[in-house]
This record gives sequence, structure tokens and C-alpha cells, in this order.
Amino acid sequence: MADSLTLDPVDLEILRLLQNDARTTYRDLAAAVGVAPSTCLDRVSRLRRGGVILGHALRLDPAKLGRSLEALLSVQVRPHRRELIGPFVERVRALPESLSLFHLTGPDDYLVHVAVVDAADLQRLVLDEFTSHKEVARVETRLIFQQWSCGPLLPPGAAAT
Amino acid sequence: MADSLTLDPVDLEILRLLQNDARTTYRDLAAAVGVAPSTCLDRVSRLRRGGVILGHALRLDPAKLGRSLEALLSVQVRPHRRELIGPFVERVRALPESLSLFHLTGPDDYLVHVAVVDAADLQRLVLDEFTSHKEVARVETRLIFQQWSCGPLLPPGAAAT
DNA sequence: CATGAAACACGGTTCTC
DNA sequence: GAGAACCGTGTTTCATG
Repeated sequence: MADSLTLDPVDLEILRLLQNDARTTYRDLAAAVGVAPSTCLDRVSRLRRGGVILGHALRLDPAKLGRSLEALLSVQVRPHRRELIGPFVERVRALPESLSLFHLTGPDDYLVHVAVVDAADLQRLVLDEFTSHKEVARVETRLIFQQWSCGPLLPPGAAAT
Repeated sequence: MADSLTLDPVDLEILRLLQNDARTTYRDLAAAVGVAPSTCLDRVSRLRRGGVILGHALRLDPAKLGRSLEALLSVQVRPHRRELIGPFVERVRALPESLSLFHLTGPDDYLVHVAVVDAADLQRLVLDEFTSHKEVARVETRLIFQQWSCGPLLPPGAAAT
């Protein structure tokens, strides 16, 4: 079900180019790939319908918005039952500081990527929104020194050209 | 320097809407915010020039590309010196399995978000690309059960409307 | 290739300081 | 009176059948 869509080299090249700049026009895309613009449009529509392309996101600089400090919070939720973790997840997702949230294997159940103003703001966030809630058994905070984006996402075995 | 740009309510609303769908036209944007389309264009250009908007990214579904398993790898690099960590970072960024890479505080220096085919593929990745390299002192692998995106990124104090 | 729409540049106008 | 912000229009480029 996951890989129900067949991706030929043209699709792969389109995905690779659009990951560099999602605003590339179909005209430029067509010129780079070597097909007609209408074909490009068809391919992208098909990739969107097929769920390969989930959407177009804006990449923002949190520091430019006054959130100069980023951190990862490892959170243990105990007891780890559905009626507790559902509300926990929704509450964390709604926090203005939250960037993304993961449910993981291992001793720490959740990992939260947050962007805050400074260390004092981080302390406030951890105390008021995490450790003060009774379902939160433990929080471990790690600051992010630096982060990097990686190469384009491609299927296994696709040459990175 | 980070917050040199003043963001009024119109800018904030534009950022909020564009985070929902980065392909919203200036016309629709203008109608939603209540200003002229040309003004919208001016605002977005200013946000791009000011570095608030870093770019436009494509959101893809790794599972639909045949990478159905995601994991986080915590990596200790020892000794933690510049001449070792520079090449390590570049090597990890170039792996087709890597999605993002963080340099963190705490006992584990790096966190790598990877997308692989299955558990066997993950084992191969950890053994061949991490533990077999002499600068890698320790790797801890955690699988990702589920992940969530969070609300739009806004400056602290901005009402989430 | 043709049509309709969107992006973009420009000039006019108003409001504020 | 000077500056900035906003708005409407005209031209070019693009999406789409």
C-alpha cells in the first residue's frame, strides 16, 4: 500500500529539483528534466494525489522571529496509556514553542523539538508545561548547538546524481 | 541583529497562512488578510530579504518512497575535536538515509533522523556507516512510532488566533 | 498553441511625523 | 514638507487545457 506508485526516472528528477526549491515553475522543471511542461504538471499532480508529495511548507528562521534558542525535550509519560497520551500529544502540539513531536521506542517515550526566546523561557516552558503536569514522569533537556538539513529524500537505490 | 525586522499583525497573519500552504497566491492571501495583493507581495518580499523566510520546501512521505521505517540515532563522536567532527557531519549529511542532523549538548553529541526501508536496512546503516567508523564511540538507536507536525511558528507573545 | 490567471514593476495617493 | 506605506494599473510570465 505504501509503495503502490511506480516512480520512473522523470519522477525522481522532479522530486529532486522540487526539494531544492519548491517554487520552481513547471516550465523550468520541464526544461531541466527534458519533457513537456504539461507532462511535468501531470507528474506533479499524480505525485500529490498519490500522497508522495504531502504539501508545500515554508522554511522559517526561528531566530528571526525572536526564538533564538532551540532544544530537544525527552519526555517520559507515565502511565503510558491511551487515555493519557492522547491529551498529552494534543496539548504539546498546541504549544507555540513546539516545532515537531515524536513518539519513540526506548525509555523516553516522546521527543519534542522546541524553539524558545532564551534559557529563562526554556526553564519556564519545562516547568509550567511539562514537569508540573502529573502524567509527565521525567523530562530531559538538550540544547541544540547547530542543525543541518540533509540531501534530498529519494527511494532506496536511486542514484544521487 | 536577529530581530531587526519589525513584524506587524499583517506580517504575522501572512506567515501563519503561508505555513498552512506555501503555494497560496498573493490574491487569496490579500483577500484573507484584508490588504491589496500588491501589498502582500511587498510584505513577502520584505520577509524574504530580511531572512525570516528562508525558502520553500516540499513535504514528502518517506513511506511512499519505500522508506517505511524512521529512527533517531544518538551518536557519540570521540575525541570531539573539530578535525574529526567536520568530516563526520559532512559524511552523515551526504547519506541518502539522513533527513536531518543536530549537534546537541549532553552525553550524546549528535542526533540523526534517518528514514530506511526496514529493520535490516537500519542495521546495515548503523553498522556500516556509524559503528564501523573509528570516530564513532557509541550509537543509540530509537525507532519512531509516529510523528506530528505542530502549529505555525510565530514570535513569542503573538496571539495564536 | 491559445487562453486565462498570476506575478511583478511602476506611479499615484494618503497618512504620519 | 519628507518619508513610508498602501493601492490600482499595466506588462510580462506562467499555468493549464
